[in-house]
Amino acid sequence: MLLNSAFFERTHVTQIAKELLGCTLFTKIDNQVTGGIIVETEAYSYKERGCHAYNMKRTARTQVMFGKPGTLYVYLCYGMYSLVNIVTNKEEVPEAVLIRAIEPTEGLNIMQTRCAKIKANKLTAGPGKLTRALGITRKLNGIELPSDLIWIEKEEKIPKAAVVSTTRIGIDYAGDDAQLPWRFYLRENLWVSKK
DNA sequence: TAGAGGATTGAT
DNA sequence: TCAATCCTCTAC
Repeated sequence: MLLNSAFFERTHVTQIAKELLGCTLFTKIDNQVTGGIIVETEAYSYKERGCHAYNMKRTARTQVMFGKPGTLYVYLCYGMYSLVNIVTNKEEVPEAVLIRAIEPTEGLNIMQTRCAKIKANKLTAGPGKLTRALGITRKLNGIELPSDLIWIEKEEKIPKAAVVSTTRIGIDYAGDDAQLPWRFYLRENLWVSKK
């Protein structure tokens, strides 16, 4: 089943982040299809300081987070890495799920070409790496799922026991909100990024 | 308009 | 442990 705006329009961003685990993310960039199973996500909400749109902060960058559910929010981090989020909740409610890692299943050779320097067994284990492997750039910022360029297929439900919740990574500046257990990953999966 | 800093990563 | 690297936001 193809995930559409109805899936992302629900109000609990953490629930959506958990349900995305086990789904398969595909891209078709330069007419080349690549994809993999989502194994790690993080949830972000305007209610907490880890979020770019904290306290409904609307800027040129965060504008897309106020858009329709299922919209892609791609931004540049540390001047080098594109990170990909999917906007959730209703329009005008800025919440999103960050995709942090996938387990490659489709177009492995294409991904390796895109990331010549990275070891094959760590190709997509990290938010900056998976976007490079899948060919995701800020050109995709603002497009809606599903699209011809990027889409997500829902697979069988992951058992609760296989999902681990921990604190999110790299948001020490968020104070108490950094302690929220809003990072989710599949237990014992080799492709989960390291802290 | 200048300056500081960041949802990362790979090399040292 | 640190540099790469540049966009975004804030303060002036």
